[in-house]
Amino acid sequence: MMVESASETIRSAPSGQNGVGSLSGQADGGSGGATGTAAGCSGRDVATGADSNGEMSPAELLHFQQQQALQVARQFLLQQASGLSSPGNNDSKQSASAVQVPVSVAMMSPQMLTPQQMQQILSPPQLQALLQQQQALMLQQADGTPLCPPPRAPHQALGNKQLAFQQQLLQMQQLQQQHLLNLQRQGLVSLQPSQASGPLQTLPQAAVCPTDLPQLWKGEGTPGQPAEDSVKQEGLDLTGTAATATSFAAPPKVSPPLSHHTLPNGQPTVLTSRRDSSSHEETPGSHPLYGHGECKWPGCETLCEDLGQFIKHLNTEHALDDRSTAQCRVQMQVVQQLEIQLAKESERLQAMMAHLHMRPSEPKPFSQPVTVSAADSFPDGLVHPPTSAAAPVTPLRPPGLSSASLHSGGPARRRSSDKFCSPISSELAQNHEFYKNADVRPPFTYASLIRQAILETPDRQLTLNEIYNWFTRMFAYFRRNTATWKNAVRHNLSLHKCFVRVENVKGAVWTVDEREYQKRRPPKMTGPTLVKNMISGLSYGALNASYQAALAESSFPLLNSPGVLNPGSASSLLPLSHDDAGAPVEPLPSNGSSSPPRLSPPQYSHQVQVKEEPAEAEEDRQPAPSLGPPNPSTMGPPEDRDLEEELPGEELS
DNA sequence: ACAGTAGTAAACATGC
DNA sequence: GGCATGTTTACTACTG
Repeated sequence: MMVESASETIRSAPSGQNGVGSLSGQADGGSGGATGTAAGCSGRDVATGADSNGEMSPAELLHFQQQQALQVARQFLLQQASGLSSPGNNDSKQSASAVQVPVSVAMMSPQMLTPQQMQQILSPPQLQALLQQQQALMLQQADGTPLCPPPRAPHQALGNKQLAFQQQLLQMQQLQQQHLLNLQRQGLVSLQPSQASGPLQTLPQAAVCPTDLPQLWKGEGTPGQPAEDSVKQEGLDLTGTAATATSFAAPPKVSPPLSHHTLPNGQPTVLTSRRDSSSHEETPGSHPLYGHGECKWPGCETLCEDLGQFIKHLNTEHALDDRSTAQCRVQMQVVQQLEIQLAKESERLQAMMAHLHMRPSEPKPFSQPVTVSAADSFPDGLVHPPTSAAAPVTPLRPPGLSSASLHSGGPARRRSSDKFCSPISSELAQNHEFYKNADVRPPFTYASLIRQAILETPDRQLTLNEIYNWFTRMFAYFRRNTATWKNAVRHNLSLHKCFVRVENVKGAVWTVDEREYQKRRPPKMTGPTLVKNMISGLSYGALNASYQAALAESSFPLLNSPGVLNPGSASSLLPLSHDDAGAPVEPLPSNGSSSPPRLSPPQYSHQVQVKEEPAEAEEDRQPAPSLGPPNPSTMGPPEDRDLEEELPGEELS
């Protein structure tokens, strides 16, 4: 996964041109991550491969799995003991991460769990889950192995740092995803299955594929399987463990799922505001451990027609017995371990950022939602909802910043992830400070950036020079290599029909033809694909924030929020949003006529004349401002401009 | 393999 | 002539 990402990075290394070119090339870490998803998921086949052997009886199969899992566990522990955990990490600087594995081992062994005990206590799937996690940690660590440096000598050192930094972030991401998943499974985070399974499974997973975990537990179901006596040896001090393991998430509320399954709605209120309010419609008829008609107890997935049946099932199959408590304990250990790991990684990341001069000292450099800075850059002064609502778990990373965008070099083309990720406006709003100060290339296309720049102005028009200034003002990255990106800006302005040059009194200004801009978006991406891409494009930070917000808002506001459909509400929420980063977000099933008549903000702004191609303007740029003061009512059919943009009137008073 | 999109570089034109 | 601004072409890379 990470390795793939790295190779991707290397592969796409610059063909190089003048110093500038040196920056291009290390791009698209995001896509690499996506690639890694599949690879990451494939791991489970190792243990479940026996399933394919149809000649086994269930009993044999179970036994086989058990043996296999145990074997793997032993092997793994041996590896741990022999320091095999960091084969490629002779480097001393890896010591930090080398520590991690033992720590993770603590989850099993130091907690007095010998392999034998593990086997006794845990069902094979549980073992596998643990192993999987261990392997994930190992992989993460392995990912930290030095990668081939970027080919460019001048940036070599920095490139390495950036790579490492990116990896660090990805690690965090993975950890958090695992953590979230575990919490979810534990009932701490009571996501609706539809929300959890859908989006999560498409997340770029490096080490552990979340959707695999349930499957790992699955099959274990066999409630009749006796809990081993050894469990008792553990003392099963659930309360004690719970206190530590769940310290991060509303400890008192964890207990219901752990001890009392009888609560029809023992739903923890852990994850804050937006989620609770909107996504959790699982009113009376829901249970954290019940979803999609099946029991969500780890490894169970017994089908239950209704909640009543589920409760019954819960009480019978998952009563407070040794086995259940052991499972809980394991789960808690997993969570605890992840928390420890997360803390360490956070610390390390902070140190790295400090080293890279990314405003490390500030406690929450990038996580500040839409605050002052956002107001600066977004004259609309509106809150950009999705990502700002929830505080990210980790404050260290720009919430909406994908791994790809963390390359301080590399083409801005973020392609899929760019396009389906958070809207440029919201991401910009959220990460304004980050981009402003960190020499990180914004993960947006030039076109989307230019558009953003233009749309941010009250007049919806900018001179070329003003566009330049916006770039430099908003992005530290664009304070260098000016020749290159300015050329690119000019190139884009000329190239894209969506940018209309307008002769102003003072000279030429550029405006955005929103219609054209929307037009150029490929119409293909719809439905699940879009969702998938959007999700996969989300960094964890974005996920974390957007996840709690966007997801909680019943999946994707982009897709189903009436606010988007309704320009009024949309305007209040998504001032410039959905422009997406560069494009094809066709957030709505653009049925064309669904959207109310909209003005085309950019065009009517002023009594200016379009100098060029009058004939074509009639056709393509129908609302072109060229002919006198544009009349909003004559702007022609709204067509597919169903997205974003506040009501023009709001800004053009 | 292909088409579409995007980034980069560069040549060239125009106006100040 | 130098510079800023635009336009256009060519090439490369990435993605679906």
